[in-house]
Amino acid sequence: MKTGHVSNPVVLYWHRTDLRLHDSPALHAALALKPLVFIPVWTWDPHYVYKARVGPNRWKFLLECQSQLSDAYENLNSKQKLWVKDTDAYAQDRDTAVIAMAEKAGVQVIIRMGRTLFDPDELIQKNNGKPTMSITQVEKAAVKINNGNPDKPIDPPSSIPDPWDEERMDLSSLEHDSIDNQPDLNAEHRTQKDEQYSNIMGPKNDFAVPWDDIGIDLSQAATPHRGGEAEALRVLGECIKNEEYIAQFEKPQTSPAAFEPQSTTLLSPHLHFGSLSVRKFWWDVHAVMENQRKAKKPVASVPTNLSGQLLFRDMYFCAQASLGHRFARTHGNEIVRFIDWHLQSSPPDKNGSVDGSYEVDSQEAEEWFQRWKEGRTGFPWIDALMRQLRQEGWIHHLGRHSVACFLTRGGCYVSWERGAEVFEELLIDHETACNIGNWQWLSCTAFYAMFYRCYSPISFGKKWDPEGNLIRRYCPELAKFDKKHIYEPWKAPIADQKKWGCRVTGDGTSSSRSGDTDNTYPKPMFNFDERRRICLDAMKHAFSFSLHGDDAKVKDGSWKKEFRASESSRPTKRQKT
DNA sequence: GACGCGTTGGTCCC
DNA sequence: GGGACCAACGCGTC
Repeated sequence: MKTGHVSNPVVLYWHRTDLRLHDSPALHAALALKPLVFIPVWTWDPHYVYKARVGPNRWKFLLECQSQLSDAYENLNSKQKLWVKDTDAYAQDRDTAVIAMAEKAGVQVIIRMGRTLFDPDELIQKNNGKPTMSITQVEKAAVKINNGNPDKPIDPPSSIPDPWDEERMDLSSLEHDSIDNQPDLNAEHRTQKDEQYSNIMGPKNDFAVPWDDIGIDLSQAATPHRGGEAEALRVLGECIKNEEYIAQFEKPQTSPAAFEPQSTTLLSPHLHFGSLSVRKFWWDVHAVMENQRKAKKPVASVPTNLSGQLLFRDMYFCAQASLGHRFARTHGNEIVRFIDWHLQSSPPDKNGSVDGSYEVDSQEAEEWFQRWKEGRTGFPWIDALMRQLRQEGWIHHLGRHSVACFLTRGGCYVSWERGAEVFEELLIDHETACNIGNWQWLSCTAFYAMFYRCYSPISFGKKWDPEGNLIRRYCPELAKFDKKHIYEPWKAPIADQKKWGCRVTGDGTSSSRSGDTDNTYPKPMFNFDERRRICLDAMKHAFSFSLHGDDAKVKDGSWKKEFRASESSRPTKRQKT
């Protein structure tokens, strides 16, 4: 197409982490340039397109648009480009490449940060160039930025020019070819289903959200959670109305077993997809806390309160921004403690690339991992949570703690890297920084070290849900078990198992059932008390080496010899039960 | 170097 | 339901 008559076209590259009209610094800056042509382009990432196609109904705002960037610069003749900054490791690579491409084409790149409370790179700088490893460090660094206050959210624009508005633009004089000509940025991804963004879809819907191509049929949705800016603002508004809930919110006091309604705000997916601004969330909460404080009512403090939860998110983003790709793996990662987990990721090759494979050093651990992943460990609390995760894409934070501890240091002794991969695929609120960071936390490889605090798959659930309602919901085969046996169904007498219509047998695979009509629930895959002792002992042993992911002994594999030599000399605590 | 504390443990006992 | 104890890491502060 030719753009000879267009004096100031602006291309706004808008990706999934900034998909809102309110508090969108990049959109705001784009409009301030007063473009004659305003071209929002949904960028796409193979990573997220992959997620969109494999999950149990992915989130509404997974957008895909083919943006052939170098061609676009040449053809659109744009001299100004806006970019929404993203510090995820793969996004750092992408942004570096795109910015270089733009500069080569003589295009001015304007970058705005909109994803976190504070710019992760600025947090690193204020934290003496280091990744933030504790909430105290985040708070101190934030005070140096703006006395601890993030930027105020920006109001949504009152109007947005239509992209390629033919009437307003008089495109007849533009002598442009049809926008369908090459490079066609959106050809395969056009639909009119998204009403929320109808004002920026363009008169011919050339810039619409590509629902059909994403492969999402909302009528078939397994998850009860819904996306979109309107929904995000509605939910936030509802939460904010309950001032006591907001002001007294303490994460450790919210139940991981609650569903319909859940005990937390459910706003995390909106933060991930950019349909809610984290700064609006923070300032709205802040206002409520101030009100309550003035009214002399109790107000929870950082880090357990809501603001604290958002600060943890910034902590992980900062740590990730600092380490790049190293953050998400053990090898070469200086912040993670090295532990001799089963099923560790294969080390990078000579070029530093990883192929995503892992070493199956133990068939037993591999089977435990598969059973955990599929929700058939034989521990109903764990299985209910894993099935809720698979069906709905969301579980409560403490539920995540429970299943993560069970897979790693408190049960299977499987590498946190395996668990993080499963969460990445299944969570609708997955953010690499938070997911990886929390797995490191729970497995006691970074951020946290008190490995002797171990979650029991029986006691912890019982504390929150003595009736076992979460289990009855997500493991319906156990629905008729009495509360005495619901967390340990294998202890129920056979007569009762028959009476309650479910036998505890096999490993949860269909082949393990004796007949098609049998209703069964698997036997526990190991003795938990025994495994807890073995894991605790192994953690103590691993900690005694003080190895980290970037240690030479980790790189060359010589840790194995040392661990084994020391292993043979230490007393075993294995105990028969 | 000592000491207290750390977003969210479990168990036992009162 | 509340407190002591379990077994005991790393960080921040004094």
